Amino acid sequence: MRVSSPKRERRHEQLLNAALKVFSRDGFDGASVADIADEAGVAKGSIYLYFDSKESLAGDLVQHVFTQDDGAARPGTVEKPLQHIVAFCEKQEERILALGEFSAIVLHMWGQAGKSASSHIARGVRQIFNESAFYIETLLENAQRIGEVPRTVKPGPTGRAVLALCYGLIQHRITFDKNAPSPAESCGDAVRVYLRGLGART
Amino acid sequence: MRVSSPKRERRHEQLLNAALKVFSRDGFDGASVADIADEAGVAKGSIYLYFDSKESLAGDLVQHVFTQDDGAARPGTVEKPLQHIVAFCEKQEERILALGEFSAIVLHMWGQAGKSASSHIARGVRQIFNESAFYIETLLENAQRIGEVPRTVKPGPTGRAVLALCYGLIQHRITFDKNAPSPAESCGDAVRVYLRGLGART
Amino acid sequence: MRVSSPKRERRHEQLLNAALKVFSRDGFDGASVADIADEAGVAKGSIYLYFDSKESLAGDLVQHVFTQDDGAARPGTVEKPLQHIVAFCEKQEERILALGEFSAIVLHMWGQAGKSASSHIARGVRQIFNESAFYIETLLENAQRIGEVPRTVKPGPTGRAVLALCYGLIQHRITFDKNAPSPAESCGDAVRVYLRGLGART
Amino acid sequence: MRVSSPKRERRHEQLLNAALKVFSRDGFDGASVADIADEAGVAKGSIYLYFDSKESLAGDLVQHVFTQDDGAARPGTVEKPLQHIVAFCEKQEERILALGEFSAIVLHMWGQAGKSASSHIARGVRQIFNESAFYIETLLENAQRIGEVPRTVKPGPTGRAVLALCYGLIQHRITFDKNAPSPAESCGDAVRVYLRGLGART
DNA sequence: CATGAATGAGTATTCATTCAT
DNA sequence: AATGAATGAATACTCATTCAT
Repeated sequence: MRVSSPKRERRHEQLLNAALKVFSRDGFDGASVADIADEAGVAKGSIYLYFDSKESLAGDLVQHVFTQDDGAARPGTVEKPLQHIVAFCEKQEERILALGEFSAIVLHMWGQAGKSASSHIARGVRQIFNESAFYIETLLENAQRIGEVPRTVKPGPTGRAVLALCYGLIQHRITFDKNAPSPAESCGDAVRVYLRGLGART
Repeated sequence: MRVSSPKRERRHEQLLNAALKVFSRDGFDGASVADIADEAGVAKGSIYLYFDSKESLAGDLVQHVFTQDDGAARPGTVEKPLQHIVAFCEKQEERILALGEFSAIVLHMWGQAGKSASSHIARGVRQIFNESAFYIETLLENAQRIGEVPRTVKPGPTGRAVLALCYGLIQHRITFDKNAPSPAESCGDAVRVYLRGLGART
Repeated sequence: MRVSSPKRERRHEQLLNAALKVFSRDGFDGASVADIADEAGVAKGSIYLYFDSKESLAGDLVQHVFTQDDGAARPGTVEKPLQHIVAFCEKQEERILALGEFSAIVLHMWGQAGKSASSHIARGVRQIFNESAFYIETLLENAQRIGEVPRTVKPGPTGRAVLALCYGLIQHRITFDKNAPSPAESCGDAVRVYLRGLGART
Repeated sequence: MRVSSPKRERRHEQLLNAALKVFSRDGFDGASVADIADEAGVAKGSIYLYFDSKESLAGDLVQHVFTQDDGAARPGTVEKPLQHIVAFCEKQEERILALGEFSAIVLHMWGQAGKSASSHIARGVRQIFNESAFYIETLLENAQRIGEVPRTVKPGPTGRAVLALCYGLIQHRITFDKNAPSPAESCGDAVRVYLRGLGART
């Protein structure tokens, strides 16, 4: 379970994709390891050549889903920071909704995060959240430096609030509104409104 | 399972409270019917005198958690509609967080809602959401009527966005921040900021 | 798993008997819980209404096999102590061989005792051994008191040696000689010879 | 799997030593082929280049453990036959206990012998036993010839009884008493006592 | 010879649900 | 109404063995 060859990498990804599909369909507890193996077209036992347990497979999957191509999502942070915040939120929304019928897994994993603080899944979700929050916080500080956001705004909590708002909307869209976004409910718009409400000049 | 006597009602509620405790602790799949029965101090089999299945028990629980005392949360809707929106969101936050260690169940059920659209739990969650969204929508229309909100705002989608924002923040607080609310992350404040961003006069 | 009714007792014993049969046939690791359930004519899950685990079932079985009717095996200890030692050993032999085709389990459990000192089985075997050894030790002390055994003999180690000799022979008979005992290889005779070798007047 | 080169022999022995270690630690069923391969520092699959199956590996191991250097243990059989019996038993004890922490495997295999009469392990154990028993039988006959043992003693059964006594004590020491031998419980002493009890002049 | 990825049968244990008492 | 013994389907994980490289 240590070394990684290209072949191994490919297999690993193949299994993650199968898991994404099955977890999305049935949820974490509803999905069986056998289902995932079937979906991937491998034998049950083979799953355990690549993951320690069902739980750690899900943990890896969280990382996989939230962070792939992540460089692209975090462009320069100095110029036009507010635009970057909006862009980042839109990117998150886009990425998760791009999972199509699999996006339900995001809800599910998010929900798992509150369940047992020590699970692989919870750890993955928290890490993602913290990294994202820190990114927005930094952008808000830059925005204050160039006068785009009032000094009274506290970057830390406000950054987290923006992220919470963003994920709240994504979740909403997944649950009720997957295919018919409305401007008010799209992440970018809502974040823009929120920032304007803070006194930002967008 | 039809007729309801006061005695029966009391038992029913007793079981729901036990379920609330156990589901919050262990999640829906992690909790066993036996655990709930133990918690309630009744025999396993007795659960089935009051509920058709574990799933329908959870469905009832959703209703129970989100709607109890709901009249109180929806005062007059005509005067000061924006204040009522903020108050409603604060009430939701307060109520869910008042569940204390049990608030995790909200996340959990919310996550379940996306799982299988036809489950009892999903139906319960959706119903709550729709009722709430409709309530805010109505308030926004009133606000437009008295000129507190610009005509360009679309009450339906905006109402849903406010609600999504609200639940996003609650979820955030449950997962990361249960005990140390910050103004920016409290529902009321965030909603106020959002409404201001819409051009509302609060 | 606490209370015990007569009905429960009967079931418990029924399951132990089935386990005795299956463990004897297939060994501890070779036997499956399903086999035991089949043998007993109950459902797999029912086993766990009476035992915590396969291991604890085996632990209970050891106690059951070695100690049933044990009062009968330990008559008065004061008069004719050497006769009682021989009788005790013969009783052990008889009891274990009476298991017939099931006696192999004795070997097996004995072997397990050395495996993991902390297992239920090991604990059971050790307890039996210690109780038996203490019983023989006491008899040897009595024998010394009335002059049937020289003072030079040390009751503790010698008692354990007698027991080891006894179990060695039983094991031998089970493995090689189940149906055709020869005087030299029967427990009683061998113990008598050994005691005579110690200088005892039998 | 037929031909044997020196290189092959070395590998074979290396694997047996690894198996000795692992079986002693975990028992036959508790040990996995992978563990043995790890211990030996080879790949799992390589085991099967030297043994047909896990079972046959264990069978070979029995032979290996009980018979190595066996010539040394069977010196002349004509003079002082009783001394040779005692010496043989002491040698067995010494050899098995010399396995140190691995001696548990002896118990284990012995127990396996009763499990399925046709297993490789059982065959190995039986063969060892029979050879040893025959050796002692021969010595007893010699002893009778020179008058050291009464004619009434039957060499066959008595030889087997001596061996059973011997193994019973070894087993006892492994299970309860590994480090603190007492004279009464050491093989040599016990056998001497037993022979004296038979009327032998030692 | 040597490897280690792949297999898939096998197993202990859990748990929602039923039903005789 | 209430019980809790009984059920049996479901499932995560293990491991001896094979075989392409």
